Amino acid sequence: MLAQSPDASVGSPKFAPAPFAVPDPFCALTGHAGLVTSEFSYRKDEEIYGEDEPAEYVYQVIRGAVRTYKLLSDGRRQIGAFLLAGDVFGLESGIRHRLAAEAIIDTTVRLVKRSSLEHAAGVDVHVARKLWRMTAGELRHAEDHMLLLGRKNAMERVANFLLEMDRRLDGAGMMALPMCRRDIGDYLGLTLETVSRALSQLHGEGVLGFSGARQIVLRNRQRLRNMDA
Amino acid sequence: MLAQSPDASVGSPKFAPAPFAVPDPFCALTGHAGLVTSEFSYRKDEEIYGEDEPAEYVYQVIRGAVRTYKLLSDGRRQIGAFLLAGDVFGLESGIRHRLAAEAIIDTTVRLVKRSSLEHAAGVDVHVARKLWRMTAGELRHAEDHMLLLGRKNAMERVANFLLEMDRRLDGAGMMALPMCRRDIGDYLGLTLETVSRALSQLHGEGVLGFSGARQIVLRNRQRLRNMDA
DNA sequence: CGTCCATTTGAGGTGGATCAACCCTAGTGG
DNA sequence: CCACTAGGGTTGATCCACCTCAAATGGACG
Repeated sequence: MLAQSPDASVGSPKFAPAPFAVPDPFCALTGHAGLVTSEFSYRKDEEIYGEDEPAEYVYQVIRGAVRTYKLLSDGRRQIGAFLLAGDVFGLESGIRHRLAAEAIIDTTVRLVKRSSLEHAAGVDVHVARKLWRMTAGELRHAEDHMLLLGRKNAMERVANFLLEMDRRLDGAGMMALPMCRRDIGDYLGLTLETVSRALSQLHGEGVLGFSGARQIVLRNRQRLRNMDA
Repeated sequence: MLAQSPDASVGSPKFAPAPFAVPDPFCALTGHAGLVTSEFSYRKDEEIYGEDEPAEYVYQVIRGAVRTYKLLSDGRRQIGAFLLAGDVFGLESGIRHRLAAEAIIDTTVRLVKRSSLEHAAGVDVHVARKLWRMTAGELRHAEDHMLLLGRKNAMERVANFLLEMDRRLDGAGMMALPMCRRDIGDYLGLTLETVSRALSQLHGEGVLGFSGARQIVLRNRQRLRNMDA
């Protein structure tokens, strides 16, 4: 399903190494095991891999943003996660990807062969442990998200989303959301209209400020935390 | 939080070894590593461990059934999974349990210390791999369940639930559900009344038969599969 | 036989979905 | 530089699937 094979850039990366120091996820693995990694880029809305497609690579976002999702036959979509710079995705213990992945905006990823990671895990128990911990981290997020999807109302979901994004992509006041309202809705189990109304209400209450629909500054995090239930 | 310490039964199990051959989950671990396991029993509705409690043990259901769940401060509850005979639960890569666990009915579990599993994983890469695979299996279930909670309607959720239970606890025609309607609702993100109405409708359509509210026989699995979307 | 829950069923309310304009902004091309 | 356009976002009006509240029924167990 890949339009171009990631192999194309192995050994001759199309992009220079990321200029910033990536925290660890890959480094903890590749550093230890001396694995070969490469880089690859995807344009906005380009598919990275499809649901149930063989899991040949594991990915780390260098620049950009990615959504993973499942589809029902009639087009209903549930986004499982948003992946931002530094995040690892596509890691499977089984043979196939359980969710599809697409670039939300133009995105560059680092990638490593699943088979080489598997091999490293068989040799180095620290690698094996790291793989387990990463999957457990995804599970934790999924468990929290089940509570949100099954039992929280629209405002609680949106407040939770804002706090999650604030924690993950912010740093200095303003956050620049890479995803559209429909993506947010499909992540939160809501419609894009309901997301928009919730954001408008929060704006009206002074809890957040806009500079363009996707440039948001949180003015009262404690209020949001109280709303998150 | 345990009313009685599981240690009490180490070396002198209160219950004879299960008379049937348990497939593998524990055996794949304990057999390999020669770990010490013990048994313990819980009565209906008894807490096995609480949310955020230190994860001292890993459990396998011998007889009975268990629910894991998260609570919101106002009492709303999301059940993450039902565990039936043979199922492993309470396995964490981190230090604490992310969901609470309770016996749905009188239940006997086998248990092993988390620390000894950790140790075994550090020595035997096969154990490490097995732990990873088990967590990945839980993640897969959670991902499927997010789609259900975020995007499926009531009838689709109930149909999905029936097929899941049919697959997991049946064998010969009739299935005996251990959980009440409220539990099913809290698993599916619905109210108990909505669950009841969906089951009644399926009964009226001849898709399933009752012999008592919790004794259900599926008469048309294909129809259910079509309903599951 | 009576009590206690679990379950079913009914009636009515509501939060979020749906349908439909309208607006805003970024990008495009004249 | 500006008019035009397209896609994303907002807002309004209405609908309906599911929730809530209430009552009746049924089954298990003393």
